[in-house]
Amino acid sequence: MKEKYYITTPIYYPSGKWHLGTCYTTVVCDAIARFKRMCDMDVFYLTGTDEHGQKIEKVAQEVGIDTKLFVDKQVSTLIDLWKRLDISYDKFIRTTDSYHEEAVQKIFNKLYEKGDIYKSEYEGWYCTPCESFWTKTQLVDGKCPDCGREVELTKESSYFFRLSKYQDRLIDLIEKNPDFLQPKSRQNEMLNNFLKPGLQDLAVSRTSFKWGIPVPFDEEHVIYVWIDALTNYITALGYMSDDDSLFRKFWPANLHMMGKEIVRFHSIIWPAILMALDIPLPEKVYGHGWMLLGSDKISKSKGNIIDPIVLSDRYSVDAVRYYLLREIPFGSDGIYTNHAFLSRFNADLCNSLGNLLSRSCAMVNQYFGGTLVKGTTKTQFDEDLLNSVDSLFGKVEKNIDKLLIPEALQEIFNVVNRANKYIDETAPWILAKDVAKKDELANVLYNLIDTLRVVGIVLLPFLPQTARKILADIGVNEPTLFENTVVSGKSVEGTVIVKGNALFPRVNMEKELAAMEKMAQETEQKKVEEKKVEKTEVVTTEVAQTAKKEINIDDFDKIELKIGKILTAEKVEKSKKLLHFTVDTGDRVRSIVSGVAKYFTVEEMIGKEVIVVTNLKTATLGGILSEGMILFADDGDSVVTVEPSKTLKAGSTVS
RNA sequence: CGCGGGGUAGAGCAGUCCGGUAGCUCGUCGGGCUCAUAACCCGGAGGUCAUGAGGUUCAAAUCCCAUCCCCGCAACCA
Repeated sequence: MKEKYYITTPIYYPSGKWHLGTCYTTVVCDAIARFKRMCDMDVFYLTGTDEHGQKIEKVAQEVGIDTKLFVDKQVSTLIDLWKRLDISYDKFIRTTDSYHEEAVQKIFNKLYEKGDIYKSEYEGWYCTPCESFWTKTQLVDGKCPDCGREVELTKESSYFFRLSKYQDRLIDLIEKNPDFLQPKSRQNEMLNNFLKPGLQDLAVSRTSFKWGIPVPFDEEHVIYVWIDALTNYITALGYMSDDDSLFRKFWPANLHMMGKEIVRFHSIIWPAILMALDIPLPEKVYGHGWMLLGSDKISKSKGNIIDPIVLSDRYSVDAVRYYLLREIPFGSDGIYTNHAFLSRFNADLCNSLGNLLSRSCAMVNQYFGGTLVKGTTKTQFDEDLLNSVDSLFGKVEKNIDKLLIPEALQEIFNVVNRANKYIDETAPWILAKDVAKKDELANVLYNLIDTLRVVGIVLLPFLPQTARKILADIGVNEPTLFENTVVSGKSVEGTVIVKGNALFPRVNMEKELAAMEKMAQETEQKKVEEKKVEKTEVVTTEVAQTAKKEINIDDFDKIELKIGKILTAEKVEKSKKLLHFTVDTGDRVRSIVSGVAKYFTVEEMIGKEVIVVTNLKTATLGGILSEGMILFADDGDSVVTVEPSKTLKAGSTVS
């Protein structure tokens, strides 16, 4: 009986914005899943989408599309993306799938009957126009974060999950099973910030929106994300359905992989739900770092291409997979820059790997007419090379088990580099000049092809297309298992070796960087235009957020805008973002606090003329009274002041 | 004193737990080679291991103490 392996990504929220970060988790899981399959394990790899909730409902309404149609559309682009990236998931779950909805209702019932879910009141701030509840921390200056209007403290009836009941068991879990939550830094984070201070019961239903799974015995309520989304890991296996054979076979999960931002839900709420259901806990929850957008020295933060489709179109899917798998170290963040991407591409994929294949195949063709011959005359360098080939798989396997993905790839490339060195050591072109050395030459070339065979096979889980191309060129059938294939000496004499096209065509760094920057700018331009023109057609939640409701002239007339002259400016102590200004607005000198310390120095602000909202209700920021607001323009990358085109008297009106 | 992570060669990082010649990748410079995708191989230069003529020690990047700086999260972004 095969050993089972169940691995999951989180289910993604279909907001329509998929970029490198979204791909990272999925590609890593894919590599692991493929690897385990080739280790002869029975693998189940799950991914999917979390489609319910207010945000989706609202966006769909605004566009006037049926909510289900809206998510269908979003999901299909995601599935296309996974196809593009060669993601080999075994199942794609959608929380709108009927089997999931039914199972969630049963789970909710079970917890309710057990007494772990109870009805009570949920206190929050309610924004009537938006029909939304907000917690105190979500409020912006005590107002609705969406529309900025007043909110009122309201009680809403809600079902609660007894999270507090499981607090001690959760602390135990994390403290006594250091393997459960990885990397270790997350353990402290969870213990110190959430578990030790005490857990509160969790509101698991809402009445403020309808786009969700109804509470089975109370139609007013829909089940909130916690129980709806997290349970996908078991409902996907048929838990609580007529056929739960997969559940019995694969649960508990061996690995829940996710970004560090949602570790909290998976290491606290999810185990608590499982405890309440009396189901075994997953073996491991792993919160990986993020792929951050770095900044190339020259181009600042601009011009980095983060659209995986664009990158894979231009440089191949495996170039993208390789970068993702190679650049994010265990437990911390990786940085994406065009330069780093191209650097990896050229140095590793083109120069080391591609060129090794190219030169090896070329020599077999040149010296032996393209037929593999196994010589018997060994060289003094054989042993070292073959040792590195024979020990490769073990090293990679060890790293994969510890989730050290970049290190696993490093091991593979170490062998590639060793092989390149072997060519130099044995100098086949010299052997070729001496007829007496023909057998030794055959041996050298055999060892090279044999090394490429093992490298190709071990690369299959990581770079499937590349690995297949390598194997095809050297006439090897793609194996389904590692067993018996990842040791030296298994190449078959007489195999036809082809010298095919370059695996990865080397790029000119400077030209390519310039081209990428240009592409990025064009994409950016397009995005801006799309936002302007297609407000109704292509909708993402992002667009919905930036577009404000229409107002009439009277609304606008309520705002008093004046030209002000900045007299003094200083940083607000204890705050990173706040600057404190005194501004002459004609009528008087005002104290104004703005959150722009990141963008301006104190010196450059003094003496500037700016536009000020002078009839804004005063507020206290960073302990300082702010009597108005200075207008700034923001394009997402930079923030600038808005100034009159020529100097005016302070107090001049703006309308 | 909010929580956490970090400061090691031009860039990105390892080494720190368990003190003992400071290492890897990229870049750079020089050499070699010509099978190969101007690729490959070898070698050099480049580091007061944030600071403190701090403490412990025969010995500190590593352990202890103090300080400074950076980055996340939280709070505040009118």
